[in-house]
Order: sequence, then structure tokens, then C-alpha cells
Amino acid sequence: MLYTLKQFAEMFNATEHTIRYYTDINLLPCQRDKSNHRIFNEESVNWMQGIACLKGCGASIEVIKEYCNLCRLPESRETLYARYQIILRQREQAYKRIEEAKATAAYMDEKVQHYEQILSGLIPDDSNPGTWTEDTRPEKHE
Amino acid sequence: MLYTLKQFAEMFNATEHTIRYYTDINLLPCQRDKSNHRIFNEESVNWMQGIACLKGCGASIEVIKEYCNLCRLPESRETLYARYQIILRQREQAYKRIEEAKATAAYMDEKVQHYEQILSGLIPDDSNPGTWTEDTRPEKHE
DNA sequence: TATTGACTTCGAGTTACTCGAACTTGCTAT
DNA sequence: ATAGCAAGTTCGAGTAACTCGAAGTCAATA
Repeated sequence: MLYTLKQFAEMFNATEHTIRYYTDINLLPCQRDKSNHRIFNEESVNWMQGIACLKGCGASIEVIKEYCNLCRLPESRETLYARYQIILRQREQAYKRIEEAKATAAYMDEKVQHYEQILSGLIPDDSNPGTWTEDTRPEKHE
Repeated sequence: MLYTLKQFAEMFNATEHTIRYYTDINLLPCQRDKSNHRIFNEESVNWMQGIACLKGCGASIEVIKEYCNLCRLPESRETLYARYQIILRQREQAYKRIEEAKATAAYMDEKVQHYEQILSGLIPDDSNPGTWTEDTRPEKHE
């Protein structure tokens, strides 16, 4: 199964620009057809999944590249272990992200409740974190 | 309770540069002492909490600014409602983030398992998404 | 033959920091 | 008094990871 740039980008909810960028910096392997257009195969899909996931953990392009480079080195216990270490570290980041997102969502739930109470006229808007008093109110900007 | 730039930055695990940046673009209100140094109070803390949370939802500085501007407009049902809308939208993003992070973590768990199996010598490294075959292996790049 | 649509490269712009240089201030130690 | 130090200041340049747009190529269709 082969994919054009457009199809491939769509599969991953990415822009064609971004996919082009990834191929340009050699993150994502791709072949070219006779008119020099990028073509992607199942392998590209696998790769992109891995890249998207590392990205999802918050890994930088540099780190992802490092991982990719390790993958294309001749396989040995050392390179395998190095890859494993990166994956371990990034997994931790992923779990940290879940917790952060949960805390954020909880805070937002509170805010929503608060606004709903104010809007329904139940309480006045005085306890809202994020309201300035006169003397700390910054100047209008832009 | 008053805080120096350094203390304030520490409280939020941010760099002094970032806090300075936020005050410069008028996101975060701050007063100055007689030697022109920034000083932060409890109100700044509240504000920063709000900003950090919106950031945590993935909101752009522009959106956060918009929210801040609404907060400092004379209070009315409309501005209150507009604020509420922003909060609602961002809360959704926060929940989306939880789901994404969960999916990412699950994928990473699989990867970890996979690597542990390979490293313990149980299976060869052939089924790993993220491994190139000879002909799609990209050139070494920096 | 002309237009269409998807592609190409390349260079400039954007966001949200991030860093460093050069300078000022107030405090302590000699 | 003065020298040094840690903290602050402004300002301008640099960075990551895109993001956009211009100008051009190429194959298929009307």
C-alpha cells in the first residue's frame, strides 16, 4: 500500500508542510516516484506512528532523531539498550502528562462551576482567581 | 506576602526569563519596588495559577491574553459569558489531553514490554515498528 | 492547448520562549 | 570608603518546530 503526501498527512492529522519537514530533516524515510514526488509505504506509517508517539510524550525532535539514529545503527545489545532507555524515559513523561492533564482538567472543572454559579446569579464574582483589583490592573496592551 | 522575581519563578517552576516575558507582554501584573525590581503578591500568584492552567490546556498566549483582557474589562454579563466560553473550550482541550496522554502511555507500555522481551533474549527484533529495512533506511544525518 | 491539482524547493515569518551582554542596586566584608 | 557579590534591570539576538507563500514542475483531463 502506497500513499501520496496528501494522503499520508491526512492519516496523521498533520499538514503536508510538516510531513515534508520531517522527511527533509531525515526523521521520516520516504521514496520518490519518477516525477520526484514523495511516496510513503506501510513502513513510513509505522515510523510515523513511533514519531507521533514520542512527540506525544513531549520528546524533542532531537531526541526522536537520536532514537531513529539508534534504530538504523547495526543492531547490538548496546544500541538496543540505549533505545530502551529512551523509551523508558519517554514513557515516564507520558504518565506525567496524564497526571498534569488530570489536575488541569480538575481546575478547569472548578472554574466552569464557578462561572456557572455567577452566571446563574447565585454569587457575585469576587472569589475568582484571575481578577485584578484596581491597583494591580495592568495597562491595556495591544 | 510579597515575592521577588526569583522566588516567584521558583514557585511555578518557571525561569526568571519566562516570568519577565509574561510581565513584559502584560499577561502577569506586577508592581515594582523603589529600585525598579519586580515584586509579586498573592494576586500575582492567583493570576499565574490561571495562566499556568490555561497553558496546561494548550491555550496560546493570544488566547490567554484575550481571557485576561476580558477579566479587566468592566464586568458585565457579556464579558463574563465570553470568559466562561473560553474556559469551557479550554476544559475540553484538557480532557482531550488526558485521553491523548493515556493512549500515548499505553503505546509506550507496549514498546517497553517489547524491548524487555528482546533484551531478555526471548524474541528477535523483527516486529518492531520503527525499524527500517535496508532499502528505506535514510542517510545518516548529523 | 489550457487549465487544474498535486506536487517540488527555498526562503522568510511566527510563537513562545531562551540566552547573553552590559549595566544598576543594595548589602556585606575588609 | 571600597570592593565584591548576588540579585535585579533592559534590550537585542537566537532557537525549536513548525507555518506560510512564492515560483516553478508535471501529468491528466476538458
